Amino acid sequence: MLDFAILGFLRYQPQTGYDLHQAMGSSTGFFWYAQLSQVYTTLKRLEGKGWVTSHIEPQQDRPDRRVYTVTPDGDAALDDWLGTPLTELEPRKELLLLRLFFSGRLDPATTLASLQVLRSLHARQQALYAGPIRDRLAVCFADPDPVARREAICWDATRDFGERFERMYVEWLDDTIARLSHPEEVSGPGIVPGR
Amino acid sequence: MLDFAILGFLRYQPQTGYDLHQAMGSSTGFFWYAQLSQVYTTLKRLEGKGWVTSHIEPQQDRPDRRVYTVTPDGDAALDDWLGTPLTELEPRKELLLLRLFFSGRLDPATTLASLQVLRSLHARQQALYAGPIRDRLAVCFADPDPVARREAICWDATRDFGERFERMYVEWLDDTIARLSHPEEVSGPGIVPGR
DNA sequence: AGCGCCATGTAAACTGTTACATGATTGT
DNA sequence: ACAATCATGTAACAGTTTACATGGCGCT
Repeated sequence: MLDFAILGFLRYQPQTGYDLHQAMGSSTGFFWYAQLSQVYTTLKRLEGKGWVTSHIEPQQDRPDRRVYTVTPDGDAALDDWLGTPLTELEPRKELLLLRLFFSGRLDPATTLASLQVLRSLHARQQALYAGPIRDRLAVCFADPDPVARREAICWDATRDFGERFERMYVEWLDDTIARLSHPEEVSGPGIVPGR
Repeated sequence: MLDFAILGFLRYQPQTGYDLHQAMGSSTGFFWYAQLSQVYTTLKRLEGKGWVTSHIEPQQDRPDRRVYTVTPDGDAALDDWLGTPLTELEPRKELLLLRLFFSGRLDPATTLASLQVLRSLHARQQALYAGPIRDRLAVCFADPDPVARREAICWDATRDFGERFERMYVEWLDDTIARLSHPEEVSGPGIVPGR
């Protein structure tokens, strides 16, 4: 999948592995991150497949840059991938849920402390999505070109997902912390009125 | 991480690889799934580490069962893992967001069709969490033992997360579909009143 | 003097998926 | 007759992380 992330970024403009890693770090990195080393090995693999080509740009006082460009084949491959709809839910991996699932026999104070830490992390992330990241994207909507506008909608939709996800996460943490703090109270799902 | 999922399940009772895979399929599978083949190879690795032991239970008319049991070392390793708090947000991989991010130049009808399909998938999943899965867990709250009750809270918290996540997902899809359906309207994040 | 940025990669280890291989029993 | 369930695993591959290795420039 990193293949397509890289193709997508290279379609905006030819770039080096380093550039790509930087670009990801401030955009798709929130939902698709890769180590720098993986970017380099993936670029080499993509070049082998004929989806990208590279050339060296010499520099003084800095290491030379190897700049990658998408080939027509790579372009077609990306369009093909984007055009194929997802027809199944992809499996998720949520480390915290795995821990929590097996934490019932632990001292509740241990679990609660862990959840409190996470709460602050997610709250901070939510604020990032709702504040600076949102502001940075807002300017993209100024472009009158309809394609640029649609692009802005897509970008902001991914940000919006992040914001909602983190808000949901914090609310869930608050409620879970409350449930674990008062285990003597009836807090099962079967007793909630209206069901 | 699968290591700890397996240890967790084996702590409830000694089981075979096949049993573990079944157990995961109806509980942790929603946030930590593994192929059957991976369960077998992981069990072998855990036995090498000395965290589990196995013995054969002969059966007539069925293949013999290799039943695994947690060793004291494995028990300690699981407690250790559960006791170490998470101090960073783990990176997420959200395939749909990656596609959507690069879908701005596509025909909007293609993107919309893809999102519509996903909407029905997530709505169905949400109904599962809110209905049958919730009901199945509700009985666990009947146990008067405080430890069993805390365990039930932890299990149900993971289900609750699933329910909220899917609800959030569907709401986000609805709003994103609406934004992409009317691209001529001003739908940027910078124009919403109150900000 | 030391840290961070720019810029390249390789190698080893680990994790996870897909395909292959076997075979009896039970239900439609 | 065919598919699903029970039950075991191996082998090849793909994807990802972590550690290693290099080196000049600019800032504090």
